[in-house]
Amino acid sequence: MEKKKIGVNFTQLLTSVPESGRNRPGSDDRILPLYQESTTRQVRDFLKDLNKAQQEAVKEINGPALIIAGAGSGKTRVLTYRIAWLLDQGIPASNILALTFTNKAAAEMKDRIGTLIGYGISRHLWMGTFHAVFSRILRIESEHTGYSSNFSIYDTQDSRNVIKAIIKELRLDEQIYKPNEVFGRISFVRNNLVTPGAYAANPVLVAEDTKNRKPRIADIFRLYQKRCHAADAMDFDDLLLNTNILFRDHPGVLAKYQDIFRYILVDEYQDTNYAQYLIVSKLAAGHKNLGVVGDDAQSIYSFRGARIENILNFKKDYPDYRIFKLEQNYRSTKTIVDAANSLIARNKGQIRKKIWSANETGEKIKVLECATDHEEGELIAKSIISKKDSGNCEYIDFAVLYRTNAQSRIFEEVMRKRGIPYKVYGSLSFYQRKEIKDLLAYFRLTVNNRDQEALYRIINYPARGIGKTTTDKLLRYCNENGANPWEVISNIDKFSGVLGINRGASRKLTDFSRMINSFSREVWQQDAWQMASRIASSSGILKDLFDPASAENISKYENIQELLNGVKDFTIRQSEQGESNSLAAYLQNVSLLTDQDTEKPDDRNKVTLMTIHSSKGLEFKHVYVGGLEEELFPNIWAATSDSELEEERRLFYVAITRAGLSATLSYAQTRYRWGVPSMCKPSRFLSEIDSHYLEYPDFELTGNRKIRGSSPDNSAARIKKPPMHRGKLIRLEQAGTMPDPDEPDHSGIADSVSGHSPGIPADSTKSNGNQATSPLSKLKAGMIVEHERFGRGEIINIEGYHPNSKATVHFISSGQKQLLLKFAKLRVVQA
DNA sequence: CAAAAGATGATTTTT
DNA sequence: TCATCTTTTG
Repeated sequence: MEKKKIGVNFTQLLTSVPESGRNRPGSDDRILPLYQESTTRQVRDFLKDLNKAQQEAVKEINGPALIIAGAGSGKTRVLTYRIAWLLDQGIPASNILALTFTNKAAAEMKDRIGTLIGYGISRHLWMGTFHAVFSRILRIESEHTGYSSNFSIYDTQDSRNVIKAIIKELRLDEQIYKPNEVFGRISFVRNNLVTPGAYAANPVLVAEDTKNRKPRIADIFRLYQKRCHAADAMDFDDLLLNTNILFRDHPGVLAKYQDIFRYILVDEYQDTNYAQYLIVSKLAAGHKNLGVVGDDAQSIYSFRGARIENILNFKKDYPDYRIFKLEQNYRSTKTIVDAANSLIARNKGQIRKKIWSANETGEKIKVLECATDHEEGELIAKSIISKKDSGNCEYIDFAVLYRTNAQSRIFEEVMRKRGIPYKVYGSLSFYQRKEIKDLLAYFRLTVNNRDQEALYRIINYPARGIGKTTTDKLLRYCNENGANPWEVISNIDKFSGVLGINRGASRKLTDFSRMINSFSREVWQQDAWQMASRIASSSGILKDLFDPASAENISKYENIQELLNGVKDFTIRQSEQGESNSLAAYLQNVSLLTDQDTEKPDDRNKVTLMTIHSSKGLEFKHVYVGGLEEELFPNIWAATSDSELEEERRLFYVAITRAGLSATLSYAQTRYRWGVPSMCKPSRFLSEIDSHYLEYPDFELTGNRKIRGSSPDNSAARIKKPPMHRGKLIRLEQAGTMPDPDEPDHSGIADSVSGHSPGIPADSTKSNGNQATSPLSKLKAGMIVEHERFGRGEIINIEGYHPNSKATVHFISSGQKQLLLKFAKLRVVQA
């Protein structure tokens, strides 16, 4: 560490660059010789800081190696030093492949290695997530893949939209073919390397679908794949599937990468799915220097295809393997480690290991028994405050973990009330926000005109009068005739006849295509930042968010700004490193990013609220685990099989082992689930921990104990509320009491919704519209008008023909709006 | 077109 | 409860 600082200062003195030398590889390169010399010493020195098992795991670089890294055993350190060691042995960085599961893990490791060995070198490592590394390879090898090198990456939402559209087109019942479910199934089989053809030919899969009365999933799958391909787009699963296909069908390409990757490291090996497993196997067949790191006790992602067997069967795959067990836990007290051991011992089929701690014994694990979910929050908040007041820790040392995201709400409430700063993880990701996705869709369409989802998303945003009818006609035609929508839009004059769209719509489509095409023409001449800022303004997105300055829009505007700042950073960084700074390069980078990768500085020193799943790999001095109740944790869905129950148990194991000094568990006797209070039993997991390590503190609760049901406002309102029109029972009841002759099919509903409808003439709404018609034709741009809800405003523009003429009005209070005149009751205030 | 009302469905999550 | 999607309404 010291050495590094000296290096940085040295650089600064030499070049008088004001910024820190970190992340500036340019300056690193200049002092490279000095760096390398000090590096060698550093790595050797640091080996002293590793225990024996860690040292061996770092130094044994040849042949297959299985590194079992127990919780808190210094896994990242070992991985980092193993790579540093490899480099120290003279292995070129470009011959090392290191695969992780999250960008965050990759970035962290890159940073640590960069610090150790110099960014100028670490930059050449093939290090990143499976998806990032192999999408790069798929782009390089595009001539063999059937996709271009600028293929789009569909995120989950895009995929689901495609599936949904297909289900609609096939006129299938969305109640039976739930898009989410269908996508889940398609995703699952692809992670097991099943292509559409293989799917239809597989009697087991087909029989399953028939049994589930969804026989057409095979068709949906085939169409989905076809459509993605037509859009030159891959989704996350495709990245892995197509890599496998590439390696299967092109032995030469495989051989090339086998040769390049002389050393392969895989982090979190217990979380690899079959597709990932096979890629690794194929590549490692070359030099056979494969080091995998993981912990079978922390495998918690089987629900998304992870195969714990991959790590359990490593010895079968590589009989000449060596195993290294990192069993000393540096993180937690003896009590926590032992308690966790006593719990996980109940799982079968583990790799034998004995995690131990040399730390102090520490306090027992507390179990809070709470009357309600609300009280649980209160008690935890109080405990946090008292622990913090007793000194020695900050808010950042605390984490509240839970099984489901829904549990976060109460914790948030309580923290807010007590003024405890907190940060919730796992809420809507930055990149999922509408405004961000919109702008990114412009980028995507600019780079890849065939990207249908991007097109669909922005064809009428900001509103440019290309309505649903036009879009539907366009897409139906394209899907039925296998045409490329972009070709059609760009040459709309040729197609408007067959599409059956009018001249106005054609003109608008042409304008739109001209705009995007003008972006596309320059996308390889200009850098990402120039393109992005131009697109943001010419597309009208910035204007759309700027004008009515509502709180919502302001925040959206800021988000766009933040994204643009990100583009700028990217452009500068890439230029410095002499790599492509095009918008396409930016997209390739950003499509695989998530929220977790962009931590804001003001998130520091806050209590962490997150699901146990997302806490993996992290550590906190004080950990609270809420909701230890049957049906919640273990979750009711997981109770059906032993293997699922074991995974829940591993999840609990992960939760406990996040804690350094103290762990507190809690459960409530009553919990609101989906708005309904329900009785809860304490989780079986509580009794699975050796009771020797547990403590049930006696709280003075009488004063606080507020049973939710007894609070007047809540329960009263709940009881008085009429039953919802949900389910058959209610329908039948109402139909019985009040049959409606007009609508025999679902008369009860119709009646209860519009109770007094019989008294009002059927054409009442129409006549209302007609009344507004008379002054309507007199409305002109420039007039000051008044609207029922929006108040006064000025007419900016009127377009379209009666009765569908549309006005753009700038209201004083709420900004610019577009209104359909036949509905908007505008009163002329001033001509 | 855009806001309000109604209906509906609902683990865990990364890429 | 709550977010999201669809339908209704002006």
